[in-house]
Amino acid sequence: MLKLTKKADYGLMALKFLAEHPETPAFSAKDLADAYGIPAQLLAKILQRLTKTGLLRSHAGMNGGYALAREARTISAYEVIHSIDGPFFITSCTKGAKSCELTPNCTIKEPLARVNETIAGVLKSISIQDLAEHEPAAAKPAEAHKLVALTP
Amino acid sequence: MLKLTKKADYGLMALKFLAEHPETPAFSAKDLADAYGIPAQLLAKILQRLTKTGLLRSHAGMNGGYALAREARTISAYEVIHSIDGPFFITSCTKGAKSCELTPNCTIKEPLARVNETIAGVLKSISIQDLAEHEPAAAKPAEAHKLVALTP
DNA sequence: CTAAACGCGGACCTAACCAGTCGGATATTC
DNA sequence: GAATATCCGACTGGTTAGGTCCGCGTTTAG
Ligand code: SF4
Ligand code: SF4
Repeated sequence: MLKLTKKADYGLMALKFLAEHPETPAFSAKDLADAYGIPAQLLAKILQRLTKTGLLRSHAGMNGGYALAREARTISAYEVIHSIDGPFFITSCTKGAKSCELTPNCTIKEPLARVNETIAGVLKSISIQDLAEHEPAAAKPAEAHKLVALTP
Repeated sequence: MLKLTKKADYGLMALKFLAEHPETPAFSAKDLADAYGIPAQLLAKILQRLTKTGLLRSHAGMNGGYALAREARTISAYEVIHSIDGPFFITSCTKGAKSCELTPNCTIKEPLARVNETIAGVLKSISIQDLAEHEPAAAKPAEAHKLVALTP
């Protein structure tokens, strides 16, 4: 539950790798896959999705491959996840096609939607560049309460 | 992906309901299930889990049922989710039993662990009481960047 | 005392979903 | 035109989430 799909995971890895090598014009799907041991064909499809949503630029033919379409700093983790796995919803009531049938009576829906927004905000605040640079450091979850405006 | 399980969802609903009726000594699983249209037996098992982890107190026999073991204010959404679905991990590398085999090479693991911590923090900052009171209001995702200490 | 109402907990089944694969088509370079 | 590439839909196998069943222990009303 609440797990990121591996596809999104792989996508982030690939984008990070590209961000770390800005001078190289392009990497093929196989290059990227081999760099981490990811199944090549799977990664290929992920990169295609990212291309279609405008995060990557692709070039077929020899010496072709993928490159970032925008600055690493301007690509957020949220965009990557959204591109690969579709819209981001923490609950099953997506309000679109097949939401859970107790949506009308549900009293918990709105608060959770708020939480959903919050998490999305966190994801949006993280750029590929952030992933590429800096080594680990202690997180600061102490300020977490500032984020949630449940009692405005 | 990144979806809350319905079990956790149901658990939160039930706890919220209990928080809204502090005067009533106990509600049976069936009462709670009927109140929302949740499958009774399923809810029952969820409540049992919550009891085992100390969030609820149960009482068998006629007029038995469940009641909050602690103040609604002191029960966080994180505890509920953790009780029902087990430890909270956004990635597949749980570092416990069967993590994904590219954990050693993975360069994205630590940053994501940080994100995981952040989200957990958000969840911890939300209490059952928060869910029970207050009607919807606009979230404030503008301050989201304050939370993520990727560049300390 | 006994039966109804309740919690407890494992086994089980099913549909959905995710990870990964295959096959073929198209585009680009050499 | 051969070698590399991206592109794209269809397919399969494994895992998990959601839900059910059934039998057991406990409490209390009558
Ligand atoms: S409606 Fe309520 S129960 Fe159904 S998914 Fe949304 S939050 Fe969960
Ligand atoms: S190790 Fe890297 S790839 Fe494997 S799950 Fe953790 S983050 Fe995702």
